[in-house]
Amino acid sequence: MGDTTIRDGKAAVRISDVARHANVGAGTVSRVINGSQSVAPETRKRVLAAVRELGYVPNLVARSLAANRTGIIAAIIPVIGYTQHAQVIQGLTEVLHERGTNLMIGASGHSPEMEEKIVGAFLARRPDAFYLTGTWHTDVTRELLKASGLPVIEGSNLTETPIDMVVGYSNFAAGRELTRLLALRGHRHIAHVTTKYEPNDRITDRLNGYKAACSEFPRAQQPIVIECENSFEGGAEAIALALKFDQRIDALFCATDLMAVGAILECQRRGIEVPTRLGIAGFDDLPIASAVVPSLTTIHVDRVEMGRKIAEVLLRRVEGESLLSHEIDVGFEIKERNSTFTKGEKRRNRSTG
Amino acid sequence: MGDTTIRDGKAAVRISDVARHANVGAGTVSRVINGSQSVAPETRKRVLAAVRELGYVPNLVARSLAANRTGIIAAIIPVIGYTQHAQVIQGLTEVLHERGTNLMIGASGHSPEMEEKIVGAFLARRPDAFYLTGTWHTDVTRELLKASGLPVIEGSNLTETPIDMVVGYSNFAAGRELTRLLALRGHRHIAHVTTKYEPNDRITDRLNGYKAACSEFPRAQQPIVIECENSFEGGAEAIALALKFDQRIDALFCATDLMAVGAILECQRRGIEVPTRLGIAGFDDLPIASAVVPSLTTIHVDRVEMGRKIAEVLLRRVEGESLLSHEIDVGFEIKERNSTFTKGEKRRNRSTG
DNA sequence: CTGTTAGCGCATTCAG
DNA sequence: CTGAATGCGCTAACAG
Repeated sequence: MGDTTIRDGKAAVRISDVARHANVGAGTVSRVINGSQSVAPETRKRVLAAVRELGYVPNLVARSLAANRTGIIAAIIPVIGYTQHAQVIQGLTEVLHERGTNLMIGASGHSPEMEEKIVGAFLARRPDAFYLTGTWHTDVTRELLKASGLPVIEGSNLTETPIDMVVGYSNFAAGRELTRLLALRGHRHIAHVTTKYEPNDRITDRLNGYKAACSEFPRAQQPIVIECENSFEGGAEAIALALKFDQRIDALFCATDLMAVGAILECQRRGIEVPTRLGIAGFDDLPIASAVVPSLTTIHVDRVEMGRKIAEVLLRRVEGESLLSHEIDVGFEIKERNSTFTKGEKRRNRSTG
Repeated sequence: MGDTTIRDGKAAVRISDVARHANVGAGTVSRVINGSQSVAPETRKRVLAAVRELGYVPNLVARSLAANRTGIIAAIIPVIGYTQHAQVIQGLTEVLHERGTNLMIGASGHSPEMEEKIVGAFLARRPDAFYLTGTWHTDVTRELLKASGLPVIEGSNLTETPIDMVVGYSNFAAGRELTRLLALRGHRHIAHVTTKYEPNDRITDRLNGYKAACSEFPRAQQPIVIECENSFEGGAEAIALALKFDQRIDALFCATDLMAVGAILECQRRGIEVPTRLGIAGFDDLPIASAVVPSLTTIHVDRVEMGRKIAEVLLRRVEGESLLSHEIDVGFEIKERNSTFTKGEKRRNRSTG
């Protein structure tokens, strides 16, 4: 039989079936499917009817091959289970789906080498564009992507030297501003809690922002950097390390909300008053940040919106529009809440060790 | 020129280029690429060398069309930003990537109608298998999927009537067991906090499990059901509603950790002692569940592992293995922690009013 | 073991 | 405006 089969025996109706049924050529069917204008209203109606009657669904694999364009966008994030990155993907899918484009996703596990492998594997599937998290990639990754000529967006940070485009915000500026704010509100010995187990540009830039702020204080503070695991447990550990290191520390700026919330909860267990004895700030504005007691001062970025914007730009590029700018800064916002001294509040004498 | 182009001018090397370079036929190159055994070691070496020299990367779109198999698996979850579902996807991608298969993902936003649309769109891309969240789908979705003949796994719950297969655990049993445990430990007036804004089978089964347990108590308790938004804020609201409804309520079984943690934090704000005045239990075992003070009694399921298992089964089915069972129960585990009365603890008189 | 041939289902010429 | 022809890059079947 001439019947094509899907997998194991289900007959799939092809464009030629529709054409025969509507008494037109395959090309004509293709034209109405793809909304080409040059087709008589009468013919269009006949074709559409045939499509409906036969339940025709275009085979996008075949279309992809013929049109040299898949309608698939590839995205690589560190871990799918992390809220921040998942939110970007959520925004991406929302607009992609509206536009008939689909998303292929991979998780690099914070490893540039793994990312490189995934990029290679994805390229073989000929996506129309790429989204990568962050700005740190292997040379091979950069080469592969540049050679492909595809639109590429690196997200969640900014950089002077993007592969193609970058859409994000300055983690450096955010780290610096938040540190400045803590100082302005009266915190005097501010330590930074970072993580080395998931090395990436965002974390590093936040650290550098903190250091930059330290160096500009009237009586320049020596940066105090504590390294922990990026988790609630890590944040709890940071409390122990900080107090052991220097009793004068009166604020912790944690590079992630995960650690910051862990720190707040540890203070609760230990009976350490936040923010009076110890101020705590985070980064990401996870849902738990505003729910925890006391609520957490942190950096907010609308990541779903960022994902939507990334999709918009990527789609426009795929449509052939030339890029206007290599960088889109979506900005960040400091959410000043109760875990740090806030406006009008005075710094009380803390009880000495 | 005969050169094929990727997008805009980048020459892509094809299988025929490799064939010519290695002095063999295209078919032979295809055989070595796909690991067919019937090829002389010497020829294989020549082909591999040519592949390397030319930097050949197979075009998987073309392969998909010719082989009638894409190496793509489609997954649909309610919201990508929710940790529980994202974890399943994480497990899925991990094993898929090892096996050269990729993942296409969509978010239904808890809407069966949206899910139906996505299923339709995905089918046009000819994935080799489907993963769906939960067991509630529109009739059209079920029809489409059955007609496709593709392996389909519904996850995160169990059902008697799967489209094809189901891999998950019994939300009903988990809800019932947890309620039983609360009663066993001395909680007497247990209310259930559910959510109606994201109607789904998992939430409903948890509620039914709760009701089932209530009806078996010595002096059968009338179920008390509180409806809130599925969020930290919703959990906080549940506290207010519960206390207003009946002061005798001494335990809240929340259908999600999100609400349970929100409830615990609200108790902290109101100075309500947990678990002595009010026991609180959740469901999902989010990372925050073990970090919050007091730590949350909840239901744990290893979702990353579940995702891996789903991938394994799906791949095996795609390889042609026939399915042995329509159901895989991955089980659940009660994590009894400090937010409820625990073993050996006695119920104290609670302060009235 | 290996070269050749014939599609996979569609978009896109190119004539008419 | 429309039908027929051509090929996207690859796999699979079939001879050799």
